[in-house]
Amino acid sequence: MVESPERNAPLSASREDYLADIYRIQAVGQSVNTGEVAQRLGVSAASTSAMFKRLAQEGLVHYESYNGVWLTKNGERAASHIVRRHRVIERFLTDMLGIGWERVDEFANRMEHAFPDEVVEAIERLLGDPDTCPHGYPIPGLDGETAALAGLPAETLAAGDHAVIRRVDETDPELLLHLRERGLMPGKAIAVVAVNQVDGTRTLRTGDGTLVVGQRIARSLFVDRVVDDA
Amino acid sequence: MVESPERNAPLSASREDYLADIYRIQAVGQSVNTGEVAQRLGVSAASTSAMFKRLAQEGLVHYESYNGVWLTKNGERAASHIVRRHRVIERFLTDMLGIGWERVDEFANRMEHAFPDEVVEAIERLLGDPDTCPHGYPIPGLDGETAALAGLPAETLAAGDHAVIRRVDETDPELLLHLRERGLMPGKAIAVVAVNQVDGTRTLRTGDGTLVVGQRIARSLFVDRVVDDA
DNA sequence: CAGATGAGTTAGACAAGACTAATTGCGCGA
DNA sequence: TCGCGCAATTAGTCTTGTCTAACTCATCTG
Repeated sequence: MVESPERNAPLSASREDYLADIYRIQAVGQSVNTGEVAQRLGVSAASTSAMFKRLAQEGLVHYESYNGVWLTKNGERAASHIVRRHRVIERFLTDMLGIGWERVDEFANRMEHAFPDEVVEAIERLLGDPDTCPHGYPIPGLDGETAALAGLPAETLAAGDHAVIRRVDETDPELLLHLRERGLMPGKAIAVVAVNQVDGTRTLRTGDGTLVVGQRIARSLFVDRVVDDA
Repeated sequence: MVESPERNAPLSASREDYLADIYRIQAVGQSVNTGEVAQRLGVSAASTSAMFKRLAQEGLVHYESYNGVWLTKNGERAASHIVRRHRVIERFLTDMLGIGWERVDEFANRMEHAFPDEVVEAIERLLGDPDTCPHGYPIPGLDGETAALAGLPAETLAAGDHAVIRRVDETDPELLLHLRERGLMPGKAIAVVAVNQVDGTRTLRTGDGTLVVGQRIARSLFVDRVVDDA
């Protein structure tokens, strides 16, 4: 396995996209195979395969043909850096510019490759060093350390449970719009009024009122249960 | 001359760089030849020649072989848009993030290709719709209209003249650092105490005190004379 | 345990945009 | 006005990252 010829050479935007994606897949505990990455990045499996080989050559991932990749120490450092940029930029877009959280992922994907570290850090300070992106995912530190993903799917809640939303699935803009309109955002408290065992819908009470959500939404909300000490 | 096949297709980052540069050269009234653009963008003359041909094909510039290019209406619209992004980003970096004005041109060059229009406009509003970049160059409007470049070189000032700095040469970071340290920035008032006819140095009085500047600096400051009605 | 099936990989091509080297054209000075 | 020097263009190559099509491997099923 040959190491990268240039020590700390800047990564191409493409490489950054692949690495960040591998990182995000690993973060939820899935194994990283060609098809998964190809689909998420919207490229062909062939392109993904080719990039896996390049990244392995440069010591950023381990690659076993037909068996997927996983990040090396170097790769993880690089990837956490990129994800950090992405999430800080998302925060910036929502908190300072007032852009809807359903659009900031796409915007950040375009912007993240172009931000000098110094700019990211200045934004971070200005925002008061936020811990998470607007969807509740942790912002990796400068040292590469990242908090564990918070919360379990709201599907796991039973009637009578109380919980706090910690993060939401960030991939689908339409879903995000729905969630925001219903006040289902990180930090919000919810209580499960009832679970319909037939169709899987749940009746929730939030600060704003009562609403019924289907499985799609229940799977997209990640919550911490609150022990009811009343 | 074949028009662009895609109406309003997004421009590549490379095209944007060339167009913006052509725009800036035109703005100071120079003719735009291959060598000039090549040097400013740090690419070979051959690459520039090839790009001129492509831009002409797409109807963004008029191109006469061996005689340079100039922007078409479409090209000017596109270019002003890019320059607009660049200058808004520079303002953002200095005014909101506190980054030194000697570095924001370079940063903005990296960032300008990745900012969605909506983000540029949100930043602009947040900054209170500034008229110029930190170096004093006008920010083109959404309609493509751009104010004329303000000021004449401070070289043209004589002893006893009073003036206000309108803009400064933005190309050399070292020079910009010098200028800032001496308080020579857009909006600042200066008075010419003396002009040394032998070596061309000028003694200036600013709000902060008296200083002597050489020709290099005098050529880099663009000022409006103030008629002394005392 | 032999196919079938589908995911993954290889092969080959292409587009953008850069480079160097070779050539061409313009304009100035003698 | 001839030719010289320099700027500009053309010719040809390289790199990066993509694609489609063809092939290969692993696995699941009958």
